[in-house]
Amino acid sequence: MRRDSRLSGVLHILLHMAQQPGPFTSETLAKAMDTNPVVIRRIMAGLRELGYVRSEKGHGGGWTLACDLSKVTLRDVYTALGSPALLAMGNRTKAPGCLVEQAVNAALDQAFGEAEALLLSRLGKVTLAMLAEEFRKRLGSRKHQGLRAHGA
Amino acid sequence: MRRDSRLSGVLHILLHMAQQPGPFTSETLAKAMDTNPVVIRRIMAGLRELGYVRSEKGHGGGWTLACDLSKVTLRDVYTALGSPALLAMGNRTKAPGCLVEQAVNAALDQAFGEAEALLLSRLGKVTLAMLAEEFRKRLGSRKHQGLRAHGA
DNA sequence: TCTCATGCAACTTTATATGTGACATAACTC
DNA sequence: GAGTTATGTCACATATAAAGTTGCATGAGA
Repeated sequence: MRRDSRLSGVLHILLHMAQQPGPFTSETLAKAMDTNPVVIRRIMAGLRELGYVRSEKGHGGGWTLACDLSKVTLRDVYTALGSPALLAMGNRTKAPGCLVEQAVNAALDQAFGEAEALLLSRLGKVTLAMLAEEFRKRLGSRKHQGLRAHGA
Repeated sequence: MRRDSRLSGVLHILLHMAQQPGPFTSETLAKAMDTNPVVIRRIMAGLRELGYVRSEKGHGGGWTLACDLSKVTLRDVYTALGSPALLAMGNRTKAPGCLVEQAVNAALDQAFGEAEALLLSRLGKVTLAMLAEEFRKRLGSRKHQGLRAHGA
């Protein structure tokens, strides 16, 4: 199954933005992510609606962080993306007349539900500020390199 | 994201097989699942390799249960399917040089890993026998109908 | 007015689960 | 042995969704 990497991608963007103030164009961000500017705009749209970022047109425009990083959790970001499916597996049918299928669905739903709940709970406990801090720690332990976040 | 329903499907098949002894042809099972015989053979192949079911060709052939239902867990069945991805989301890149990405991946992997572990653990605690029992309970509480598993 | 940037819609590409057809093989019946 | 019935398997078609791409409208600043 192909895996959705939008959450991973948007977090990457946000953390990069947290490293320096200025507005970032979609093209700049796209290059850092090795993707297309339109893809950036797409995954940022949800964040803008929830007020986590702002976007401005024209000269000197681009994307700007507009939230307190310590108040936004990974779960918030996930929600901003439209709460896409978390699990790669699901039931064959939703409301089957078949009793066997009902029994199977009930068992799977139980397990699936618990896993989803745990995942959301974990995502809800990690803030963007914590991720930024984690990044700085990693940066500190890399003596041999400058301030560039990218590259070997 | 399209959701993988093979686990749901194969469990459905196994429970149906548990209701009566005889060998079942792929075509019979396919009709109960509203799908194609080849699909049945495909998802049953892994189970056969692990010895959970047997298949025989020719007259009177078909699929037969070959395991103790109380000894096979949903996790075993999942493994027999080839352990497909559990989560719909994943990291953008595996071993990034970018430190930001590393920090993001570490945080997500932590949350994803815990959710996967919980899910596998839950699946490992449910046996096919438990599902069959659950089915019988549901059947019992449906006074108005005969022994047919399917239908309203 | 020109340039730069986002906003957005439509299309292409890609990956994967699923569905289908064709044919070889094996086992049973006659 | 011939015919029938089943699986085994390959190859290809279809459906869906993420991801990438193109084009153009819109708005902001120089």
